[in-house]
Amino acid sequence: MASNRPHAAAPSQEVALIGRLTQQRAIVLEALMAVEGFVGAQALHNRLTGDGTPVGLTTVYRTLTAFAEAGRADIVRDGNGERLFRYRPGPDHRHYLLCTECGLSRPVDSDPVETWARKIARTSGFTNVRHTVELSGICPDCREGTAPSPNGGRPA
Amino acid sequence: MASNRPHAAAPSQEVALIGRLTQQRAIVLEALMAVEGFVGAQALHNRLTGDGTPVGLTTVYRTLTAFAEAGRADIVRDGNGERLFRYRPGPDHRHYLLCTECGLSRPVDSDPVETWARKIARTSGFTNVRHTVELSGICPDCREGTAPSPNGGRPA
DNA sequence: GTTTTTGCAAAGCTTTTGCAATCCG
DNA sequence: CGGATTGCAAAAGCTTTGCAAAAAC
Repeated sequence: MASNRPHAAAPSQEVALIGRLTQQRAIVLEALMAVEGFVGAQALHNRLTGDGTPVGLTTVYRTLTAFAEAGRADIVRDGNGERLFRYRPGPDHRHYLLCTECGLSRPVDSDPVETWARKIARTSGFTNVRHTVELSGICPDCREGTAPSPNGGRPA
Repeated sequence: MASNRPHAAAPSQEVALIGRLTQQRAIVLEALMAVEGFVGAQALHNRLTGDGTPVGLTTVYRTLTAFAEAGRADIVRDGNGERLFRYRPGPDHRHYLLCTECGLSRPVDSDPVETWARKIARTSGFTNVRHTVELSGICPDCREGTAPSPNGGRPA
């Protein structure tokens, strides 16, 4: 539904950022870029295996971690302790509103948070201040028909 | 060093919220309340064992989870996939600035974020919108003498 | 006395590491 | 060629579950 982004051409340059240009890394990064929003390493691995381009799970983990460390991907933790990765197009980052039912993610305007975080960083005396902001909820689609309430209906 | 809060009296009422009033649950909740900020289940278990009030790790997990489900505790994930729990005194919550070196946590003014999150919740079409905001950095103490830069010195 | 709760041991999960074979440059 | 990279298998870490003994009501 919401994931028909024309995935960019083979990201050779991006791959080069983390070491040698290998087929596997290109595959992993391409798959990452093709996904809108966040994906788990295992989900990505499954997708690749299904696509007929099997890449070792270890390699997927290593590649994604390397990209994150190179500043080309963001990481969040989902509710089960799984790490989700998202390709980061530019130097600045966005924040997303994640649907806890279907995993749909939608970017939100996060300027106020950025400003707030910068102010905290300035006035706190702390250095290297980083922030993680995660919004989650149930998207309109899931609310209506698709999923009754696998959550148990707990209020906020 | 920074955790000398006069821990509240035995929280019988709170315990009752999640089932039978048992010694172990009282111990766990009391320990949770005595901590300022977030604690991991294992850390709490260690502390209790050291205090001479050994409680099974399983029980700590179950009790904390139950409290969280009863809405009396908040949960965040730290960078290693560990779940950290914090007793929630009231219906509203605070956000903290965590030192990545020593674990010190300091509450920060989070009104702007709350306002922002509420606005997103209103305008997004999502329901049950929750937010997680985590600020981390290196506190002044750690910056000066204790730890040179175990982080590797990566900028924000 | 009955039902919940406890706690040990074992399993479950995601993620990381060791190491020989392989591929890139 | 030489060194980085791959991938399988095994390990690591945190959390959950099964089940008999113990405690609460």
